[in-house]
Amino acid sequence: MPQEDRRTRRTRRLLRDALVALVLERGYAGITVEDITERADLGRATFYSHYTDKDALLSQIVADLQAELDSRLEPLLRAPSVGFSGKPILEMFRHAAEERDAYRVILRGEGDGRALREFMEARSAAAAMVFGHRARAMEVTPRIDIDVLARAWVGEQVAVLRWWLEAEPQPLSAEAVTHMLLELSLRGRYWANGFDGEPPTASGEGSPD
Amino acid sequence: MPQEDRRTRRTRRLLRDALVALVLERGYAGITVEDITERADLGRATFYSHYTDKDALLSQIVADLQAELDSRLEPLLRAPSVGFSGKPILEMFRHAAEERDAYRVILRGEGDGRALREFMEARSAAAAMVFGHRARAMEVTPRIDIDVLARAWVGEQVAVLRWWLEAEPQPLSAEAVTHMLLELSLRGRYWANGFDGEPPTASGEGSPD
DNA sequence: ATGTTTTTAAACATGCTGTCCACTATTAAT
DNA sequence: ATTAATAGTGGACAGCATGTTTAAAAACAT
Repeated sequence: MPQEDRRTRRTRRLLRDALVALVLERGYAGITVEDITERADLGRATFYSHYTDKDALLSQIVADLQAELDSRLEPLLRAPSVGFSGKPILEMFRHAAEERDAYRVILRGEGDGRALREFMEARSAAAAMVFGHRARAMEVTPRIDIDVLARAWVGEQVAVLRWWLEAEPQPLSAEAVTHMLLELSLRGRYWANGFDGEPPTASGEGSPD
Repeated sequence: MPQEDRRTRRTRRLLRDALVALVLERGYAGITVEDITERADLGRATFYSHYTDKDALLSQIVADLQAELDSRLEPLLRAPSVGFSGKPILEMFRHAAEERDAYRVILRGEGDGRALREFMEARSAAAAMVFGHRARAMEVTPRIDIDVLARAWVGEQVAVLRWWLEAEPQPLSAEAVTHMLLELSLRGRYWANGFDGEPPTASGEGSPD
């Protein structure tokens, strides 16, 4: 005894897939409700018996995806050395690869960036919490403002993830790219042994140029 | 002998300001051409004698801003130690502070993220060029893929810039926040003296969790 | 003062929206 | 297999935004 009618499940899935496919083809602003129902092979009236408008459908898609990602991440975020293992980022990249098209819609900023903003805000909040918790646990004042740190870390992930999802063909494995990301975030692009160029002149700032 | 009629200059500026203000209030999708002309106190027909539609106006705004930023950045990008001084990032943050509202519109992803994508793509291309040039000049193979590096660096900047521009009141000075950003990018959040938490267990990856 | 360019209101056809209706098809449960 | 409930459908509707065109008025440069 399924709680949901088989028809509604089918309809919602069809609408979801149609929206995602069409947005990738023509952009969110370029498609109408009728375009969606036509692609899904459904009557236009059916759309409105499930969602109030295009935005509501997109919101639902994003909410479902976030919930799925959160449930996948939840166990990983309880581990003691979060932020050093790279497991959560890897898990996010894997999830994104599985739901590639939906992620592309979100990361492109379709829907006037609302979905992307919400996505990044959720990730940033989680990151800030982890960073803050660790700082308190070790009784240490972080060198860098925690809000800046969290935004930067998430911005990095999201920008690289978008590039990675849009690249054709995938140039790097999820493992390789997340490893680079973690490596970069932990140690920076300048490394003591000079792998990535010369060091800044002094101990901090104020180089000649 | 001004090259442009005084009226067209005035009209374009009014339309530009009206669009930016309204987008911040109601979102790009939530405003009509008539809303814009009403706010600008102009006839609706006037709009169409300057731009084909809302998108064209937004594109123009973004193009103007990019051109202004590029001309400001150009001299800084010729300096030998670019990427270590932090001057270009600081200049970008200053420019953004001056044109705060327009930047907010872009960075929020209004217009289905097109403006933001173009902005980031332009910055990433510039960054990749600098990184690539330096790697070749020093005859060194960068530890991290240059495309990943460029996207990560730009993603970091943009995410923090957005947070900084939206924060009320401004919690950090442009100098302070860009210094953190550069610091973070060069040396990472983990630092040999353990400022930001424990080091990863081994020399690289593969921690217990 | 004059010829040029810009701004304007009004009217128009077109297309999308969101709602409603009566009707049909599918479903889950008996 | 029958049935009662629920979901899907096509059609019609008013409302609204779009983008174009017109002829007249206003602002402009010289």
